[in-house]
Amino acid sequence: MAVIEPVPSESRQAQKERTRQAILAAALELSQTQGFAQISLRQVSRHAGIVPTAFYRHFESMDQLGLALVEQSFSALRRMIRDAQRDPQVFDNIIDAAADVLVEAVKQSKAHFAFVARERVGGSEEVRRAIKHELDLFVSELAVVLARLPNIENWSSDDVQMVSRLFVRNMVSNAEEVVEMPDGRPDLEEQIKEGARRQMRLIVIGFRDWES
Amino acid sequence: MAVIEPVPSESRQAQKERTRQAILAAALELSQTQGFAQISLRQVSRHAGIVPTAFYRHFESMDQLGLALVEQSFSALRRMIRDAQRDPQVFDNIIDAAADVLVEAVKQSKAHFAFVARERVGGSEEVRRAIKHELDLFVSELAVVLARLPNIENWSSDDVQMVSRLFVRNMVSNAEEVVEMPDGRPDLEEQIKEGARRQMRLIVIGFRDWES
DNA sequence: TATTTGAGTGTACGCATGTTCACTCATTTC
DNA sequence: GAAATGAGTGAACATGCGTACACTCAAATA
Repeated sequence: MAVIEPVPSESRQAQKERTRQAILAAALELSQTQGFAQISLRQVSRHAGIVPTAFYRHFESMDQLGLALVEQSFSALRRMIRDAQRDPQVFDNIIDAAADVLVEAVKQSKAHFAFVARERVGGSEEVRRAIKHELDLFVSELAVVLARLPNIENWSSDDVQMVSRLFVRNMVSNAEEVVEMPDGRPDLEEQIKEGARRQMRLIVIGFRDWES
Repeated sequence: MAVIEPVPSESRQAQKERTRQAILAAALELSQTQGFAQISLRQVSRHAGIVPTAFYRHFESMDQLGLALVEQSFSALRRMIRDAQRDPQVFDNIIDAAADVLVEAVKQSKAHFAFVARERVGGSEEVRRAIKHELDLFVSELAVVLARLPNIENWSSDDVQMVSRLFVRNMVSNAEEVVEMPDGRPDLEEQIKEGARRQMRLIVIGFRDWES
């Protein structure tokens, strides 16, 4: 229950943004235990340290809050893929790099990934559609990155798109696993990473042999 | 809103079972639009044509109802795999057979698959655990079937288990797709089937090359 | 046939919810 | 410095919820 104390030196706009972030954080935290669809506007407000009516100054409804969380989550995902592209390791070993980046990113933004993994299938119609859209977008973005890689650069764009889809599907599955991972078991992390690596190798090998 | 009229000739036990099934059916139907976790005991009762307090004659709580639905769903899945084993086509072409069976089964018990797909990640702690357990069981059962197949019979049991896990993961993903499939688009069905086939081939080819 | 059983009823309760409205009072604008 | 703005307040409301309790009345049992 983070109460937002007014900081005198802060501008009105900045204060508003702080409250907005407090609401988003409260909703994200509460949705970890019960799922976003079953938490109430009043619960979120209470947790954010505001009165229910003040909620409306920031979001029209819980559904709008959900959409904002989707946006926030995917911007974290995009940051991850942008960072990964800078890493020179990517060029000679996409698979190991991807597994590392995935597990690291999920660990860092665990709550956001958990939110997406859950609401992707369990959320309201609107939130579900938004997540599907973002994931489709992400598949295309990843395909662009993959197409630039050696070994892959001469594949047909249809095949690259399909590999990308399989990679993302795999990412979602593995994110689910990391999210469900109990806290005191870092050994499982390596196991999941190894599993992710094997699966990606499977996809790449299978596709290469497909072509020939 | 199916009202259950008492049928004179029916035994008391049979009547009770009818009501129980009506409750299960009502919950299943309602959970399609909103997700099981966010429907209420009163909604289910209303839909089943009974008064809320009568609900307790059949289930202790909504959570118990959820577990009963999990059980019902997986018995449908088991029927599917049993039928598939009888089909002689399985021996010379597992992949095409599996794709056919999957799409057919999901279409037949669409509501049950949708329930499992959603509640697997979106449901209450208890329901989620039950589904995970059933899915793990199913992976082992499928592994037994796969191990008997030609080409596979000399693989290590670890590898068979892993292939089985990937097949089931794939099954869940494709079930999600069939479930989300709009009603008036039978062309998408063939597309999903073709995708499932390619993915399974990928897994098998990848694994075979892995071994050598 | 008389008694017991138990599936389904109807009322009543306390509680949490989403949304409304008139309000305060610090910050921004003029 | 006076007026306007708008983020946050607090009381009030109608509604739907889970559950308790005393009940009916046909089927099962004796």
